[in-house]
Amino acid sequence: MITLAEENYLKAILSISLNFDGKVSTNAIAGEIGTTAASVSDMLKKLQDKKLVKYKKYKGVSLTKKGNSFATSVIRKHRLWETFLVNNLNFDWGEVHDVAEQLEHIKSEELVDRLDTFLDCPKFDPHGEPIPAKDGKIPTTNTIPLNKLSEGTNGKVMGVTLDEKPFLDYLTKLNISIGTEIKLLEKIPFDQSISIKIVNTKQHISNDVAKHLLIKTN
Amino acid sequence: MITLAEENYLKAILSISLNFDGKVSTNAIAGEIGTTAASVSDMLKKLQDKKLVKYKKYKGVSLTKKGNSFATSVIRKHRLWETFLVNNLNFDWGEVHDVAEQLEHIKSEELVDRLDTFLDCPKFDPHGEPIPAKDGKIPTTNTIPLNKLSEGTNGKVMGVTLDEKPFLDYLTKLNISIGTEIKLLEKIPFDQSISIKIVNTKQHISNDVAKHLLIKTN
DNA sequence: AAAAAAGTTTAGACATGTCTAAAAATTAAG
DNA sequence: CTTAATTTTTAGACATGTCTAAACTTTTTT
Repeated sequence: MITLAEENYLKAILSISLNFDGKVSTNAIAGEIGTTAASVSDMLKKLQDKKLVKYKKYKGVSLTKKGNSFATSVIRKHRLWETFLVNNLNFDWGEVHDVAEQLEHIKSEELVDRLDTFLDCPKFDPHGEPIPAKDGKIPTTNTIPLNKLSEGTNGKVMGVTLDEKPFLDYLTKLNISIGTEIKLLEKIPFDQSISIKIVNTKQHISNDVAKHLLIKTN
Repeated sequence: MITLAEENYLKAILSISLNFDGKVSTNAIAGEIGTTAASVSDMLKKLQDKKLVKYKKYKGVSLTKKGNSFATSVIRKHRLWETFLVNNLNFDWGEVHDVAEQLEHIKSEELVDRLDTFLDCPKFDPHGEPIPAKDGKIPTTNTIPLNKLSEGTNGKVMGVTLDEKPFLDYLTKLNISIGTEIKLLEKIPFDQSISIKIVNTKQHISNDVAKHLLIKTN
């Protein structure tokens, strides 16, 4: 049986793997989960014993096939629940993360299958993040982070890669949501901040914001 | 903060209180939860410290106002989730208990409120059990267990008081569900078993089954 | 390549919740 | 009303998951 804490570690390892490649470091996991490196070390040994990760002391960790499958399943559940919360219970996209963090650990394959059907098998969650299918396949998009676009490019916001309320509230204030048309006007070399046009209004945003916006160019 | 284990103890104490009156015994709780009397003793001390129960060694336990309020809230959540699972995810009424046991511990008042609204503020769950309102008030019914009816009485099944798959599956096999019209034909003094008429078919059921069927007489 | 800094692991402790076995209190029986 | 049976509590142990402090690797700097 896999515990709640173990699921959270696997999910954290997968999240980090998706952004950086190579082995995942103890500190990175500690940062993601909000715990100490010592606790992570302890847990990695346990996950190793359960063949959920491949781990060499001081050398970082990676998921086994089995570990990857569990982690993917947790992310699938998280995103399906977020979809339910926003689509059916009228939660705002910034309010669903904490509740989904709890719901993702409910154990029932039947429940997930039926929820998926109920929601019409969505491919993306309310933040535009891909929802892994039952078989673990993750829908792909040909999107690029806004900060990688070149000046003058037009595109549409397809997703955000940060699920935190302050960030999402700020986007809402900027009138940015999934589907918003954006034109990149100017990139400032000094701080990598950028000017954009949204529905005929000029806005200026930092690189930290831009890098979390996934754009599909027209 | 109240933990998952504590919630389960409070719920168990409330369940037992509803069926028998007076103080609740350690053994009864152990039986309900499926643990040992020793574990119950330990936990009662902790619940006492948190002012969730009133407890005198060897003398049984009862819920404080605060404890009762938590326990009622857990039951509210359990029954709302069961309603969702049956009404919206097309689960059978015998399949929802275990999943609802997990869902009832999700912490978010907002979630419960919105789920309640989504379901149209149901007063009874798929088993006919009353769903406590947000303020803790429990809808009442003037129903009696089938085994307490007298011969010749007609009535309608309004609820069942046992949420276990083998029992519910058996009812389904007998063609009994919420709303079924039943006539009590004969009570056998020897074993308290009874003969009933359901949609013009005669059936014979044990007292153990009859006592868990709540009937509203015509 | 040695010293310093950064990252990681171990050791020991603690909190939660569980268990078994033994002791104590209560209730029932003769 | 004293013994026996039942119920309940305590004592001590264990598993999980966390933490701090100290020790140990690895990487970076000089």
